[in-house]
Amino acid sequence: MGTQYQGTKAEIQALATYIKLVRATESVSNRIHRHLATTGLTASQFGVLEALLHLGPLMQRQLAEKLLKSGGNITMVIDNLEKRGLVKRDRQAEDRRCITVCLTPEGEQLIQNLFPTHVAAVLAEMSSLTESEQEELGRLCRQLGKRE
Amino acid sequence: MGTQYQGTKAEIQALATYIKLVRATESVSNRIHRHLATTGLTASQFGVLEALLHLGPLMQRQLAEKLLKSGGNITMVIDNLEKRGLVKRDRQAEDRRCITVCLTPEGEQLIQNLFPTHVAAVLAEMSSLTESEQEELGRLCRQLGKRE
DNA sequence: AGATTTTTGTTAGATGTCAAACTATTCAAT
DNA sequence: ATTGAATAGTTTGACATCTAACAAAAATCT
Repeated sequence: MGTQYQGTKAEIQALATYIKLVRATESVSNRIHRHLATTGLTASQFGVLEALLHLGPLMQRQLAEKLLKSGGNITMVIDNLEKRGLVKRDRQAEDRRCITVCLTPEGEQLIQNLFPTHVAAVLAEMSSLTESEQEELGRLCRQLGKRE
Repeated sequence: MGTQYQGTKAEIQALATYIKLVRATESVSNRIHRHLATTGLTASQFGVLEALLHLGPLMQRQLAEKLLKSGGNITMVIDNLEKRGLVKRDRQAEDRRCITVCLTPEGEQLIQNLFPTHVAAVLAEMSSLTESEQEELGRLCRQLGKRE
């Protein structure tokens, strides 16, 4: 059994490109995050810590936007980071709806130590491409992501 | 607060390209799968049905490989598809460890109806790029995914 | 044949993820 | 000022996802 899809040339091209894009991104991301396993951090938790390190304290809403995740999801990720003592929640006095999330000293220590390894992993992965190929890839991705 | 990362040019380039790749892939995938919401199917369930449609009945292990997911995960996705009566499990007589998953008539009907919409969505997304840009993107992705 | 290893699938426990319903608080408009 | 709309977080329920531990069956080895 198994039906082969009969489509136009443009459809077949689009499908093939899309599959390659998704596969490559998954493979690369998985390899880049592999080193996190030893730290007990998940990719999402790492993402939050990294954002806080480079952008400073943020509200949960802002974190959700940066990381393209839902608000409910961020609540849980922050919960788990807070349990481990890596971040702290601070309800704001000016607007009591808002909660600012910031790194604890332990959290900052951890992400500071981890980040260079992350950069090295990203560099290693992207080294499959030359500098100008990376630029071209970036350009194509920007083009793709545009609309909405 | 907020520390800016001081890295070499190559590191900064690699990080920027990686971010763009991940963001673009997420955006495009989310938009492509948006139409599934009306059907109550998840992206994973759609992936299984599509694989079964185009490749015919498969063992769970093969599905896990095709979709790059863990065996435990496939068990649950198939469970949920089976509850809805879209697929059927068949224990094999020759090798009683193996279970072959195949589409039920309802499942085949559904995926047959859905697939053209999916193709149209993929085509629409990829139309941000010209044909030769898509080829180039595919080439760069293949290059990236290589190692392991 | 009998013991060991490998393969296939399931289960358990933890985290992630979303959408939708809900609470609390602030803002806006009449 | 009271009401109504918008915003920030939380909770809930369902599904996804992984790893690790498990069970059953088959393959391999001695």
